[in-house]
Amino acid sequence: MDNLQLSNQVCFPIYSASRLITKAYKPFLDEMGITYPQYLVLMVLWENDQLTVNQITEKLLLNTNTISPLLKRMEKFELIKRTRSAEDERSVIVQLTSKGKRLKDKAKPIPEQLLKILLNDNIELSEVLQLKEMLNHWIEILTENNKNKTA
Amino acid sequence: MDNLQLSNQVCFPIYSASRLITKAYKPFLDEMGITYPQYLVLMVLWENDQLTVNQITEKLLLNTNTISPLLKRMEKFELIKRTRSAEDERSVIVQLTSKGKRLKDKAKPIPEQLLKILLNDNIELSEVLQLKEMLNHWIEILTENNKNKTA
DNA sequence: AGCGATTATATCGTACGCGATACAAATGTA
DNA sequence: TACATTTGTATCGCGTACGATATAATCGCT
Repeated sequence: MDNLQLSNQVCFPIYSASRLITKAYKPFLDEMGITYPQYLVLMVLWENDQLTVNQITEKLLLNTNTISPLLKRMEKFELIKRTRSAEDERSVIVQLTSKGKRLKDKAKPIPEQLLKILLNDNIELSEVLQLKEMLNHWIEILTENNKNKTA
Repeated sequence: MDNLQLSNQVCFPIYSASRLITKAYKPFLDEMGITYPQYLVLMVLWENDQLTVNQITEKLLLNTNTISPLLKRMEKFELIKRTRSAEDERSVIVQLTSKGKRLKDKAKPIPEQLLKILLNDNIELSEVLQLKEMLNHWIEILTENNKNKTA
């Protein structure tokens, strides 16, 4: 078997699926005026009243050089506000504005609608959950692999 | 269950895994002086002597507005050459240069090394293959879903 | 043959991702 | 208490992604 044949790659399907999923989200997120990465930030803030920039990067597995400008855009759209922490002047605390909080209601039906796209076409819910478990295992390994490199 | 909790999302693991995999490739691709998307283009050209821009977009599920500038960069690095088709002046034929062809040898060990990162940490090969099948199914559905939107 | 519709590619603008770097605040240590 | 080190964010530069738009070549139909 030719390892360098595209059809034999596992990574390419992940790469493609990721882009296609973001695209599937788009019509829903467009209505809210946000992008997929911004949606992720909102999700972690709907779960947590306030987070530092660092805490957000840890939850989303992104770096500050991605998150910082992203948060600035979100602040401009008045979805969040950023404040320097009083205890540690280095930290920036991120909180939702009322506009950001209100978006949660609008976002509620999204996960179900995305699932419907997949489930309607004979994909079993169990399969979806299995996929999630497998990928989470991969992420763990790849995150570890990444740490080893920088250490 | 709260559908808007990050941990309950399936799409987030795909998004994260995709980025982490690209990062895992980086040290290998850096040695060749290319990026992951450029590596994908090389792969389809190692399989096919010549392809039009359109044929590449179909194989990689990317649009011309991504591929066009990408190919231009690859041409500047002398990995490929682009020629207008004689039969159809609209089409651009993409072919590997000798430098592009030579890179195939250097790339040969990459898939195995990537797999090793995953398999070393008690992921079964069967699991990898299963994941691939599942994602290909998803990609089919999501591609279809996308077509319906533009139609 | 003439001409509107389609097709193949390219360009523009915006938003990520990320390696490298910068910088101020906090921490550790002699 | 000085001062090197670490930590938390931000900035820069480059390379994707992608919606919208542009343009030339070809096709289809009369």
